Amino acid sequence: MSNYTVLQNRFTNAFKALSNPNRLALFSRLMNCCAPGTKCDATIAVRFCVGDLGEGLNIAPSTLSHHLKELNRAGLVEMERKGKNVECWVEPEKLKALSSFFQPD
Amino acid sequence: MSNYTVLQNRFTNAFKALSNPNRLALFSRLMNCCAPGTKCDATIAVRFCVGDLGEGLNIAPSTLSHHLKELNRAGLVEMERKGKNVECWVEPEKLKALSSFFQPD
DNA sequence: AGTATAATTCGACATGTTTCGAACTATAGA
DNA sequence: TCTATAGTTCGAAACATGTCGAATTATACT
Repeated sequence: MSNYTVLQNRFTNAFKALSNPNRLALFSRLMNCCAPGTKCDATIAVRFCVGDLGEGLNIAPSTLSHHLKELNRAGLVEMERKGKNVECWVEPEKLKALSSFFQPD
Repeated sequence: MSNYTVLQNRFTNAFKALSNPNRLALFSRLMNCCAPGTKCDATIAVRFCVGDLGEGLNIAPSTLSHHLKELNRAGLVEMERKGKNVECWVEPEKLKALSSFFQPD
């Protein structure tokens, strides 16, 4: 992996983080969620706490925690403790960067 | 993985295919390559044969073949035999689909 | 037919990933 | 200070991936 540029490694790690169905589901929720029937505002990051994010995914809390940590390490998801909870969100800038990877110069 | 929709699985598989640095390099070449100093025409798919695509990557031919097969199975790269060679290319439509995954509705 | 070039398949081995439960830490509130 | 809730860390088991070399197939050319 050291034959590659920093940028190439960043994208490899980002896609690796999204290569697991549970992690992709978690990321999609953070990316797309807005109140039902409303338009998403792409300039604002929606926040979820860890527990709510894993709702309906049928994975153990330890697994959920592990996956979120992976998404965080890959730079895709931000995390911050707020009292008993840990809030997670996706920075809109990240989405732009990922989207533009697939748009050739 | 059968808890997920067809679309979710398609994206998971696409990102899995791009989660290895060698495969990402191969895909990037197909995606971005155009004659040096020229503007890429995003509506036209550039074609490479397998051997040329692996140039400089320092992997065995069998490994190269394996990775291209993975990219093909994930639906990211098209392949077609042309005489002794096998040509590879990326359909511009695929890039649009991947790019728009990261653009929330 | 025989040979050279391009690519694939196969089997093996080392390494990484996914998932869990049990034990642990952090915080808030009674 | 005790208890409940929210998350994390750790170790283990099952499974998947990346890589190679050797053998094989496909095609073109002599």
